[in-house]
Amino acid sequence: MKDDSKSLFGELFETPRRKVVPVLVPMPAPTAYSYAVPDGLTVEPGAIVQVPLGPRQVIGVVWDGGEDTSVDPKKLREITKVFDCPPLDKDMRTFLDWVAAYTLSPPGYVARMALRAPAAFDPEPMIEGLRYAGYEPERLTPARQKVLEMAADGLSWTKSGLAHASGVSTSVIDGLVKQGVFEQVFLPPPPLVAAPDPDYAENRLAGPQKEAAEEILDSLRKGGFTVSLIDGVTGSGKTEVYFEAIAETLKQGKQVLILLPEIALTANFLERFQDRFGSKPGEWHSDLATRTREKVWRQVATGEIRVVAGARSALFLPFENLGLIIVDEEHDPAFKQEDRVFYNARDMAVVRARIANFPVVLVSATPSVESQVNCIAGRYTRIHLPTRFADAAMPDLHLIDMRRAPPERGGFLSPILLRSVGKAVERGEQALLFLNRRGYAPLTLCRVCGHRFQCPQCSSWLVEHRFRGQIQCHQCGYHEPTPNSCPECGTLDHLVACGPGVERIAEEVEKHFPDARTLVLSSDIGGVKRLRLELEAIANGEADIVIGTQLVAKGHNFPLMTLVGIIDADIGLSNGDPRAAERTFQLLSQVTGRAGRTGRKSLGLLQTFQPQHPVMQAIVSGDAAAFYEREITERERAQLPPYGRLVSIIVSADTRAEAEGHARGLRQAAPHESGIMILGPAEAPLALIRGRHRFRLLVHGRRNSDMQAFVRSMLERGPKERRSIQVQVDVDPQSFL
DNA sequence: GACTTTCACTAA
DNA sequence: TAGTGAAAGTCC
Repeated sequence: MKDDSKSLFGELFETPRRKVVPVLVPMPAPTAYSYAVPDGLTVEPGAIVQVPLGPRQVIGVVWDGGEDTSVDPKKLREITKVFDCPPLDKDMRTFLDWVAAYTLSPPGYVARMALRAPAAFDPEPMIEGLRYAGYEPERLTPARQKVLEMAADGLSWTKSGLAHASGVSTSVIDGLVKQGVFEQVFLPPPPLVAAPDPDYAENRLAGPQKEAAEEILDSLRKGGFTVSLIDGVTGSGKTEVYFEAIAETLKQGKQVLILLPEIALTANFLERFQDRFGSKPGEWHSDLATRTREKVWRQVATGEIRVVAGARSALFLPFENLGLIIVDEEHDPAFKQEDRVFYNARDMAVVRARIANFPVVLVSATPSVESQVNCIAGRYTRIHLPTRFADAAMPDLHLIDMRRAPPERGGFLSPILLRSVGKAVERGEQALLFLNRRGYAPLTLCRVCGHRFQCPQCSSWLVEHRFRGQIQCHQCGYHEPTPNSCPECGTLDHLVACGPGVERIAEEVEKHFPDARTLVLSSDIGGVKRLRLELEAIANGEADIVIGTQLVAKGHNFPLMTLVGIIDADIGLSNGDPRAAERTFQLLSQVTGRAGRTGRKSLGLLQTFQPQHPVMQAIVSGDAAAFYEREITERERAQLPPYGRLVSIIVSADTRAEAEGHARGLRQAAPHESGIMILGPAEAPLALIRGRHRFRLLVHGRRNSDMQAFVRSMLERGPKERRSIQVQVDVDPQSFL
């Protein structure tokens, strides 16, 4: 509107009103920052831009909302660049805002998780190509003849591709280009993966698998948001069932995301996918090469990649048209990020689906208690697969009461277990011994003065690793060469290893079975490549006795394995974690499920000091339902909030006294809350240990709002206190359903 | 006194 | 988060 009374002076000197937009920048500010839009540029919400921030240029996203008038116009700086890249759509922006609010994280951090591909925002450069221009060369040599025949169809070729296909060297082609026989064209970069074909392989589902698939397909065809939990023992055909859901979604022209806990170990999964769909899905995980990561990001955004299999961070990819998320192994703690933005990808997947209105499928042989509760409450639909596919029998499970059948002095293997291992080896079958403890011994002490080796950084025990000749801290990664004298009293050669680790079990096994081929599988020995080779070797029968930690629990098939021995089934039952029983139940179920896929008779033996413990009873009886029911009531009795409404906040502190101070503050700020636990160094997430916070406070609350109020009030205090607080909002399905 | 490490603060 | 400057700690 024109103001006629405005003076000439005013017209000349009043700064013209610039357009101002909010931009989320990658730093912990509570709101978006305002930036001026340079003349001639247009930006819309979701656009990815480069902006000046202090002394540097950063990448940000134009956000929703009007101009923030509280910012001094003199402070405004201009957007430097708008990237030629699909903007984040409205659903994605709503999702990122939701995650930021729910996890009490700065929105800029959350947005940054969606922009983890530095150079992906400019289009991929075109590839130089050649096309037959229709002219004859001056001299037609045999080599030139071959090239012309190959290119006669008028399609575009890359120089090296054409040379290779015609069996000539590239210089022949250079000659032809010089004469103008070929013209230069620019080709779009090739897709990373071929499009999956939903009809590539016919599904051969039958019985309960077929019914389960039909149920999910029904909800897919109806459209809209639903959460299904596919729950069935190892080998019951869960993957085949959700592959049908993927096929249906692809037929609808939408993209699919498959979240997996640890993508690095899933070559096996990618192959199965390829067998069903004719091509591999796009992969997304932290150790992708930068270049590949950028390509995947961009091709997901443009819709070229139809299916992504990825780790938790894949949830923040900017899909063009996402229509289904599968969360495989939904109970797995690897879905939880405990660093910067604390989130559980399984729950945030449900939120993303809710916002964009499409289905989610959670999958697990041993579902989390939260998901069980959500099924009982009717929020999730349970799809149960009761039997093993193709008649593979479950192993026969027994407990070994270690008080009645103790190992010989200095050993850890019960005579009962040793006998069974011997028999399996004699029959030419494989045995798996599982102990969830890396290294040789979890504790080293001096026999003379009683000194215990402790980590100087975080005060947990240092674990001896004999293969490497080191003692290591499993919390923060500190390590030093194994000493041979006590640092306290100086006595030489009187250090003694206490308790077993897999390396020590291997020693014991080799003593009893010197002729058997023994192999130790542990995450600290060799990289992913070596592990893959070893798993293959085991599958080919190149080992008789395998001794392994956690990682043997993850979906690898050992077809020759007919005996599984659990060395210390009680590990983890008493570590202060409110989920200890649940975790142990899940881990032991997964490990014992490794045996018995051959159709042969197989056996599982669990060494325990607590044979009456509900976890042990549930494992041997196979009655998972009873275990969950009991676990839910147990937690309620322990004054933990009803599950499915767990909220936890971590306040970390350097000393126990400091932690107790925070606990007092919390009780005042949120009197409705129930359980507050102070956990020692071993229970704190790695990220906190790295920041040298040695204790953490785990709060289980009933009301998200109270917890949020408390955390906000703490964050408003000084920087020192702010740094001692990390917030982890765990599970609260009521907020997103 | 030169150099390194730690800490608090700021960015539109 | 990443860059900065001031303050505190370390070394010869």
